[in-house]
Amino acid sequence: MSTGTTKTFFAVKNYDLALTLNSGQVFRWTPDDSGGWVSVVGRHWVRLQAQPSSIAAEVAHPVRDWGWLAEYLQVGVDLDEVLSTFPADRPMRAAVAACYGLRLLRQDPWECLASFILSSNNQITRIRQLIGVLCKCYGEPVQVPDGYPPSYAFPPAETIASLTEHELRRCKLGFRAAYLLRAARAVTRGELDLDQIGSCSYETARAKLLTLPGVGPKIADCVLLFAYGFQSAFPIDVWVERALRTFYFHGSRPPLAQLRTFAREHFGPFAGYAQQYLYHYVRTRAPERPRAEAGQCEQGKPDQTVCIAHAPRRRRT
DNA sequence: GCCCAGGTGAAGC
DNA sequence: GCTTCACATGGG
Repeated sequence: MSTGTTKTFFAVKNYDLALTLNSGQVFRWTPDDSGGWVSVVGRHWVRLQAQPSSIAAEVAHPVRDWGWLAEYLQVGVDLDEVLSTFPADRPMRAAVAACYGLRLLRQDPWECLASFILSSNNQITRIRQLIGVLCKCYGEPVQVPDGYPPSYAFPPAETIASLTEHELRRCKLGFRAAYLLRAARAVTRGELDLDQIGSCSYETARAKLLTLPGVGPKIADCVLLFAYGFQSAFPIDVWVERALRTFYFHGSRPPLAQLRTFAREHFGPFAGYAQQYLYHYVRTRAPERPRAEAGQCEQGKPDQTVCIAHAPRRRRT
């Protein structure tokens, strides 16, 4: 079926679209050959393109109310206000300088939960692949403009819940297949109400997510941050753990509980945002970076450098 | 071939 | 409470 597009513009400043869509918080955006980004948001095929002071957005059908996309992109957030709450220590300043314009999106809870269940012990490239296969196999096709390949919505919990573990394993989900299936069934049966979680306190919401098999502290915090906007959620994955150890604990290995306490106290009301800056900074922008002294990140002293990205793993005994 | 990945749950201390 | 291990799979 041949179809054109409907277009709008969101006025933004300090919004680095490519950085945001590539920062490991979302897994379904792909660049097209004319400088844009294409994905499916909800049941909408969407193409975005960064402009000097706006984001151009196209969908494949007439749209009157663009609120859903403004909400997804969080175009109303004043980034400088967020950044002004970050601690002014050396690693955070470096992360902000390197990743300025990085934003947090507001994703659909089920898609976000399912995606991060699949992220467990997996690489971003593969997470993208798994989700792509899952959507192609079990997602509803959505309307796409001429010249673009077929696109699919993310399969709803009901659809996943109706499958077997064997079918999911055929999508190469591995051990995550059982987790995804049980999460989908819990949501479908109403054992976990994803809509209700948004109106809970952070602690209550987190506790509810943690009842799902395959959802631990890290994945719960990702969902709380990326889908519900709990700004104090601070997901600690291997990269963030490495960053915290190196920058704030002299390379020592404190227990995770201690890292969480430190993060909650150190990074302020937008700790989750700060986490995303640290994460993306250590993964992509800082093969070598200054070593920060815990609690004293004054400028002026010559730095030792330490390579986080290639830091040797602690030897097993 | 090897190490690793936006982890988690279970078992062992 | 903390540490170690298995879990599937393929990218680099």
